[in-house]
Amino acid sequence: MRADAVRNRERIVTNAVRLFAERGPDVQMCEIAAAAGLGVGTLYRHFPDRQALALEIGVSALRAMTEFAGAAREREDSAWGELHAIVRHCATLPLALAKSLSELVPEEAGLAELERSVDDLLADLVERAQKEGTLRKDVPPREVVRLVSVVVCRPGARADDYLTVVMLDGLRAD
Amino acid sequence: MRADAVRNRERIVTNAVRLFAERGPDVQMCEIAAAAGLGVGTLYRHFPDRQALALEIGVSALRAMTEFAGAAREREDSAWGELHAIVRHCATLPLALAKSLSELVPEEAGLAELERSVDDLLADLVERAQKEGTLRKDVPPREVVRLVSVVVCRPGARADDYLTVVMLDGLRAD
Amino acid sequence: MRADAVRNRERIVTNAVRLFAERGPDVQMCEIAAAAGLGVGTLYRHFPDRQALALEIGVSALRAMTEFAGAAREREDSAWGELHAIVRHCATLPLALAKSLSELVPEEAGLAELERSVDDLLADLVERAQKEGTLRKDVPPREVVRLVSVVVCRPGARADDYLTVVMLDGLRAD
Amino acid sequence: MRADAVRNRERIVTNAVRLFAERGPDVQMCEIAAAAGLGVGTLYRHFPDRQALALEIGVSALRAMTEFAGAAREREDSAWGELHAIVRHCATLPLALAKSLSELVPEEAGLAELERSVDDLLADLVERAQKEGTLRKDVPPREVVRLVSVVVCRPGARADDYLTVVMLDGLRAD
DNA sequence: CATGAATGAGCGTTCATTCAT
DNA sequence: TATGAATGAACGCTCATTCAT
Repeated sequence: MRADAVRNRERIVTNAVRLFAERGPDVQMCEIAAAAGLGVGTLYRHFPDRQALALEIGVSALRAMTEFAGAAREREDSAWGELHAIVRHCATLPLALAKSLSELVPEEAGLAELERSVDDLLADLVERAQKEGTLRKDVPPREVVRLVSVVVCRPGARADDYLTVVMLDGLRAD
Repeated sequence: MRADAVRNRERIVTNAVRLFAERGPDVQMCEIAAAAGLGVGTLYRHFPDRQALALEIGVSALRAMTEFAGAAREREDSAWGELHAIVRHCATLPLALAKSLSELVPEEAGLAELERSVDDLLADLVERAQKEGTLRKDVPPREVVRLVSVVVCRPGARADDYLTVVMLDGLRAD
Repeated sequence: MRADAVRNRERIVTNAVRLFAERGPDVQMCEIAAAAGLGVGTLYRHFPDRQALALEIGVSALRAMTEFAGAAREREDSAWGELHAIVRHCATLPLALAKSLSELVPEEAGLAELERSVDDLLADLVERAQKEGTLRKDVPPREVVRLVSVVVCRPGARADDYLTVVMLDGLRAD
Repeated sequence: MRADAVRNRERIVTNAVRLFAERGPDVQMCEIAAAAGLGVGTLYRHFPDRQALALEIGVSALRAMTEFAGAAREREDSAWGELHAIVRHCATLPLALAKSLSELVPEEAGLAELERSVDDLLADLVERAQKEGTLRKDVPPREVVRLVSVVVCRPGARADDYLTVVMLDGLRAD
């Protein structure tokens, strides 16, 4: 693949991510292309259709999540710490985006499956936090994951805002 | 107004509410009409355009909120109790919807203003709860309102689900 | 036919004539009905569809023309005088109207035929005027009729305006 | 601009002119597109909406008129000659069209203003003809302009037909 | 019989996608 | 290969016509 083709593809993805995040899933293809400083045709050369673009973005965001979670596990020395790190990181972007895009890709594409695997991973983390006694035990892990998702995926979420803090306080054991 | 016209108007509103809630703000007009068992023309006779429909629904949802809040103040004997009642009620519907529709109506329509007045009302309630010592004081009232909105407006929210409970626990003083 | 039904029919025709004349052939049915102080349903009871209404108006306007021409022949003592009278009368309304409506009715309805018979009548009149020496002879009668139609059918035509006068001067022999 | 895009734009304009002239201002957009051998989308790429198309056509027709009038002034050696030339030219097309389109564009677009400026130009020409003694003086210039417009704008007008001749004879001094 | 609410085909317009340049 | 012009299916909305009240 030629160097400039690679650069173009990256520009498309970067700008698509930004626009999808800023303005929701209805952004027009030609606007994404324009934001990347390219013609629509070039966009379509890289992604056969709108779904493919959404899929690519969703998948890479979720993969990034998985990787980040793995790294956090190495770095942090408590499940609660991992959770904090992840929440802080998510608020920077990717999970919210992936959710907002999932309405654009069909079931078969497997994005939902990937989402589920990220949820599994988080549920597992929550369970560990419950076991280590830092997270309240009266809420099923899945539900904690949903709560975290909701709070973290709201548009404009930031790691240190009151909402996140209150949520974490609500989750802490005791 | 003829009896059946009234019934039809109600059917339109009911179905529009349901569809907007279930599938977001992009539902097609003719689908709403079909869901109500009517032709598009009928829908347009009752609501001159898509905005008008969204506005009607948004406004009536917010008005219902205001009324409910007033009634709750009579009925409950603590601000915390009022908040519980409202959260429980919201989860049944209206606030979430109004927010999701606000992107469909132009600024001048005044929906945003109405939203703000509901937020004021809630912020006031939160402040009272803080004064009576039932709600933690380290979060500004406005932020509490945002949190409540986010949790309550997520699609599929229910009064008694874990998310709501955790959020309320996170808000309780101490 | 009941007395009020007759009155309604008349009101419809009167108002339709006025609206077609004032605003061209695109007026909406329900506007005509409203102008007549009636519901659309009533309009459709009297005229099965838009064409039927147009036809009725066109036909009666042309018949009125024919009658007027006949009366003028009795009354006036020169073909030139008849022509003057007719031009003056036309400018009050009917011919223009009939022409503007003819695009609304299908060929088979026979409006065109009626129009042709009125044109014949006028052509005959012109020929007589040429024979009596009051109207220039170098223009074929049919062409004179077309000229008169154009001038008289322009919206806002009046019997005594400059256009009519110039035309008549242009037609006078010598 | 690409060569074929230019060609397409021209094809659209040409066909729109023809269709508006032949069938009045109600022609459908997709018919214009089809007549040009193009899809609707292409039409809309060149002209954002129906008004824009009408405006373009109207404006360019009127500009052509102005230019032609200027050229005629150079070429002809009497105001009467200029009038003849213009009438002959108009009958080929543009003025009629512009008038019929003016109902499609909103007041602000300025088409009416342009029309007025063309009328001014003609009125001036008429006045000069009156001064040089070739055109009857008992009709105000504005009225002459109206007459010329009516006669020349009738659908199917031709420079050498009897109507035009009679009109000019009616206008000649004495 | 009068009414005006309901209907739905049809037009103007948008935008994802294709393809000539 | 990159471009952006061309395409046409699909959506919002209108209005002639029908039919329940």
